[in-house]
Amino acid sequence: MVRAPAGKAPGSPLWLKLSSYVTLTRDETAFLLELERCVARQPARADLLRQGDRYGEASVLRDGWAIRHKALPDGRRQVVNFVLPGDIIGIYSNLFECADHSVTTLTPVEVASFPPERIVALFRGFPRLAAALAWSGAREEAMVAERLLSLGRRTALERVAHLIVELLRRLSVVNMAQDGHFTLPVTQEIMADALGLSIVHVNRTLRRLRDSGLVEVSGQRLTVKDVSQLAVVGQFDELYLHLIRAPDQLERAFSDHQAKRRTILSTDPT
Amino acid sequence: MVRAPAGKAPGSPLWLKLSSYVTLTRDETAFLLELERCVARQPARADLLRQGDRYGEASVLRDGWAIRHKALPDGRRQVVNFVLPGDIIGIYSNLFECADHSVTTLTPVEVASFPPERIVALFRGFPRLAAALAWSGAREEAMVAERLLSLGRRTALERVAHLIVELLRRLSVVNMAQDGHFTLPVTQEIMADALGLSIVHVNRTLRRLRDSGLVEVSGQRLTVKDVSQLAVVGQFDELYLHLIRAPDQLERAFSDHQAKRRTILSTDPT
DNA sequence: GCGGAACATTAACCTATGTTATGGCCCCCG
DNA sequence: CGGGGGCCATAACATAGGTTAATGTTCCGC
Repeated sequence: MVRAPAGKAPGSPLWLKLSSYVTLTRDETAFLLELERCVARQPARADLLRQGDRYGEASVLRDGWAIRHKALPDGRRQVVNFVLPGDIIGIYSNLFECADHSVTTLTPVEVASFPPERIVALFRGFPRLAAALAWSGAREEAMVAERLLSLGRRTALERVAHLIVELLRRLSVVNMAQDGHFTLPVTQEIMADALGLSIVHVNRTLRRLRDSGLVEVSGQRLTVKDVSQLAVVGQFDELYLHLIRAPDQLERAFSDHQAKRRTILSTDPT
Repeated sequence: MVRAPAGKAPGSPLWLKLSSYVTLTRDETAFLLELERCVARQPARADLLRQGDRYGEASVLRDGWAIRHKALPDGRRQVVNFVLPGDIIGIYSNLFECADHSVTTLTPVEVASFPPERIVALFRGFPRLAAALAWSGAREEAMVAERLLSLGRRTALERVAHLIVELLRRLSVVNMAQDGHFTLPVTQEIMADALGLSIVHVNRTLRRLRDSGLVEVSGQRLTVKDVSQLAVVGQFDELYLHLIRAPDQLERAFSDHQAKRRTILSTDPT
């Protein structure tokens, strides 16, 4: 897929992500760089956003891991998704009154924050970026929907296997995994909250996977020994990640538009 | 909230929904009406979209109920969300290769379909509409995330109660519920698939709710006798529906933009 | 008005997963 | 170098919810 230029100028994770949907122009690139100008660091276990708070700034995760999670009044908690570099936090902050979820770091992170008005500017001035953002939002929703399928209809073993394959895939795309192994800064407690299971049962289930030789774990290092087998166990169908697509589909949509517009309008039977 | 003009011209559910985010101009209204020009009917239990199929047209549900659902190869199924009038189906069809979910009608419906290029046109020519669409997409994702919390961390009783309150709220906004009662064209099987439970257990749970006098059911008519109590049982916190917001927040965002642009740019410390 | 399909209801029984409890390991801090 | 906190591991036991199966009910086509 996309190869990460070794940390150089436009190689921010957000830039990388969006440019896998459209080829970015110089102007668009400049706009994105400007967005990420104001960089800050946060330690692990810091809340970047707290459920119920008024929304403030929006930000881009540039480095590190975080989780998006929701809690019930009595403390039960559900991890909605893992936030990886290139993901945006609170993108619609100016449209929603309060945050309905929290975002908490799992590792030390680097975030770039910007005033939400920038998003409005983006919608006005950069329709292709806007569409790319909408695209990535839709993909994110697809991931949440897939997790919903897991919690609703997969067994514990299937869920764990599915999550591991999903993370492996997502991390591979951003060069954070090499041949089946990656760093997983996730305690079993957090995994439990992501999978709707108890800690103990996550532990049991992980053990089964280890015993059957499908994965190996040492500390935060996780190695998948047999991806295809693990994918079978987890009933993993990567449709939902929408990784397979004709390159530059959005690109083409935008240029086709000129050509097709006349046709469409002339079909009008008024 | 928004009162539905009695079926007259701009009163399409989509128009209504979007105009609760921004006050729509004449041009924008015209564009939306044109979108919904090509109307068709479908019976109950018809697939409007099938998981794995190549995406084709996009469409707007104008009347009736449908469900968005995903299935595992072995037939287990999860309902992701209920599709109500004003919701768009397959909005990003030109960006994704294949559908990762199905959409099936629960009642006879009226849908308007349009070529996906129209969405591109919309992003180019109507940034405010684009933002409104993004907004409603984000709200939809928020609903899926809340359902995820249900499946992961709420008990069966809580889930059922929560779902009923959610539907009541959503239907009230579009004038499809009056003082606590509404028509629910949903079998217990579908409810089970939405809540990650078995049919039998949905039945048991519904009975508990009836026995405790919180709801009444007769045929497809569902009456909530005590909303606030039911909301307590379901740990319902309507934050996620994002109904409470300053009116025309998006509106304001768009006009503020002009004013703030200068300030933001001048902050630039280059 | 009869037969059958689709759906709701209930009971009896079973199992996947949750709970509670205990011990071990590792690492950091004093 | 000793102690405590966070995390992992396992065992024993408890239960929410799943499964199977049998019976009703409603409605629709003929």
